[in-house]
Amino acid sequence: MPELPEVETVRRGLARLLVGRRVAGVEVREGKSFVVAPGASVERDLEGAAVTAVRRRGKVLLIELDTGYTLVGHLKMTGQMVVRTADERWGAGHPNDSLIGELPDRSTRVILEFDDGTAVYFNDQRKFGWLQLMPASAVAEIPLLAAMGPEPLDPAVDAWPEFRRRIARHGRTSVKAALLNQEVVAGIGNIYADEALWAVKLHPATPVDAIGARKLHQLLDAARHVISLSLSLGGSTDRNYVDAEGRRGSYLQFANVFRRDGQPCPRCGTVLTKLRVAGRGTHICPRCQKLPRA
DNA sequence: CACTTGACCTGTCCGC
DNA sequence: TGCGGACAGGTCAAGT
Repeated sequence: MPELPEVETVRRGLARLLVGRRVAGVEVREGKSFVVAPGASVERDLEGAAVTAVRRRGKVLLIELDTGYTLVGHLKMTGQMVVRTADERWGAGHPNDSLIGELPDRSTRVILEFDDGTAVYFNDQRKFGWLQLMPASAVAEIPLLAAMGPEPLDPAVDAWPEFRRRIARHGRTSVKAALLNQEVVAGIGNIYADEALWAVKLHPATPVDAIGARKLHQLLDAARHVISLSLSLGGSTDRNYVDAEGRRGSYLQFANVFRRDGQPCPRCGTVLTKLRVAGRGTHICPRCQKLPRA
């Protein structure tokens, strides 16, 4: 569930709350959720280190430290990175409009404690997510990052030329599978793939090589649009997602097709349906999004 | 090599 | 009410 808008929202919260603080201690409650890369040491490279920046690449979080090491994180489907200040932990309590209650809870896998009493709880119901401590110089070599496609919202670089080149390598596959492939473009997952395909009236099973360059450009633009709209709404909360302060995102209230099967298409009124494409639950308007016959 | 499917986990929901 | 099974979705390994 956490896709680019959700991970970026978490990143902003972590950056605001953690930069400048020093790690005082680490509690690993679930070993498989916390990886120490060969050559890295929790005692030497993490404990006592100050956070210098929190960055993001696609759906990957990068917590950079002044020791030259980075704590890399992936939330996968059910991961959360929730910050509680010393006051919230021991004083006035935390905001009670949150999806989550007292922390730690049974989904808490790792706790990072900071010098001022602030704590970060890495929660992950399904244990698919991970944190990994590694030298900053090794981060770009993580296979997922090394192969990752362009950032759709990077103001410094237009993703279109790279996107066009990369998606063309997947000519026979469905356009939905291509959009979900992080090597084609970074950060898109099931929600925003369905939303973008609906916006440009493409059936998710359409083979990439049946789509012209003009339409592909519209598709990328639609993806950028839904992603930035969602970002402005704090992302999408289906069941698990919350930001670094425990707040939900509200994009799904404005979603056009995702999880709206059985409801009318906002464009034409036809009942939206759900099918499986690329092994994923996929939401479409059967009238707006027709499969071109081969 | 291109592409699809299954595994990884746990919680929830549905039908019997 | 209890219980089995389908389903959820990001990425990687294994299969076609």
